Amino acid sequence: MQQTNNIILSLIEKVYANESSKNVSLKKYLKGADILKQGQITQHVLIVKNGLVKCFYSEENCKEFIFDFLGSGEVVGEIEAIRHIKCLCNIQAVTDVEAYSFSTSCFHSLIEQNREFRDVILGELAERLIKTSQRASFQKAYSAKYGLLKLLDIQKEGNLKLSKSDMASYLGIDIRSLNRLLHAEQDKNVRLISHTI
Amino acid sequence: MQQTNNIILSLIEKVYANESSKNVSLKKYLKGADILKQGQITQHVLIVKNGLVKCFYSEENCKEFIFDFLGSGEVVGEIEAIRHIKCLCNIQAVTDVEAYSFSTSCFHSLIEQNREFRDVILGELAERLIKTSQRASFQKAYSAKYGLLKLLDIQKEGNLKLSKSDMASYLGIDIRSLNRLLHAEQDKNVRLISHTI
DNA sequence: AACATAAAAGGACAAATGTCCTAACAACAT
DNA sequence: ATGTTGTTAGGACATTTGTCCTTTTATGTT
Repeated sequence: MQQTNNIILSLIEKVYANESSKNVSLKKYLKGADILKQGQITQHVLIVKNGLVKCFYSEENCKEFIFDFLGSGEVVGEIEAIRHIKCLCNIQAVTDVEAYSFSTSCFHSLIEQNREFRDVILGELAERLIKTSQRASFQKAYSAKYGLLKLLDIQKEGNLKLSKSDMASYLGIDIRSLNRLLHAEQDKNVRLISHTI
Repeated sequence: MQQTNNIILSLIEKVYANESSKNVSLKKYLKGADILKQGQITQHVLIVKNGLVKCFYSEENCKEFIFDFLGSGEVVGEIEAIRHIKCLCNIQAVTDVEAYSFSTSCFHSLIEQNREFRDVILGELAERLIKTSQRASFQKAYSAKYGLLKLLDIQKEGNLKLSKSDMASYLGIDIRSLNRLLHAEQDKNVRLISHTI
């Protein structure tokens, strides 16, 4: 889930300071705000300064699938910029969020002229591809129970609290199933505890 | 599934011709051959000249998940080169395959020096991320039936025949489930036909 | 031809997951 | 305080998917 990418953040902050916010601006979003909407044309690339955003598809059958949570130092809208396409998915602020914003043309010239920036973006794309494909594989190879355990770990570790609805969308299951699994886990813990007494 | 990326292919063929195979070599693999094995250290990046390869994870519970089929003009091992990591997954030849092979250091200097190559790789990564995340979402939002219909279309379109086992691994379901779904589809067609008589 | 081996098909049952509903509860505006 | 809305919880049932097994059908080999 959200890993802090300090390199890209300090890079963009350097640009922000140098160019005295001509090309780069700092935007703020309140918790729950829509940052990008699926299908919308966008002209900007964002780099999260702080806070957490969720990236999710809205499928035609009205189900949502969260395929990533992005945090400090992570990039949003770069795929759309690279491929010159409309927004693939929705981006929504899970907490209050600050993000550096710059135009796609600015993004392209950074890629062109700033070797470090380019390498970071390449690495970022590769990393995300790894995460995404590994998760897809895991979710298909194991029952939702194991996905839930992983998710609970991530939440504990990152000290982040997700709504039940978000958890279900991340796991790709129904809320009802999530509740059942949580219940089963709880039961198991109770049994463990009473066993140790 | 496999889309032909002519740009990168002609690019690498130019390099192959120019450098008289000093840095780039053309390798051949027979159908079924292991091209890369998960966890193995690799020093090469490959670009498929012709044929089809499958990329799949072997999970610890012995299940396999095919997350992509790559064809002519598509790149293999670039993520490992970018992130300097061991092979993420297995790559296996589905048909007989010819592929251009070059060292990771050669890959990096191409990225560095050849703008066109770099842009193509960036585009390739972005495109694959789109495919992967969209498929993950689709597979969770819809029952396997719809995934199967999509897969059948892809197969017809690409005129490619997959084994049942590969189809199941691609859909992330058991062979037994695949057979059931195929059966149901067949029944539906029979009903449709007898209805039109 | 005879055999070995792998791939495909499907029965029977168990487990996991989804759908539809209703109820309880908290948060919040009027 | 009251109504409204959104979130959480869970019962009951249907559907989907997995697991285990056996049988059949191809495929290749000696």
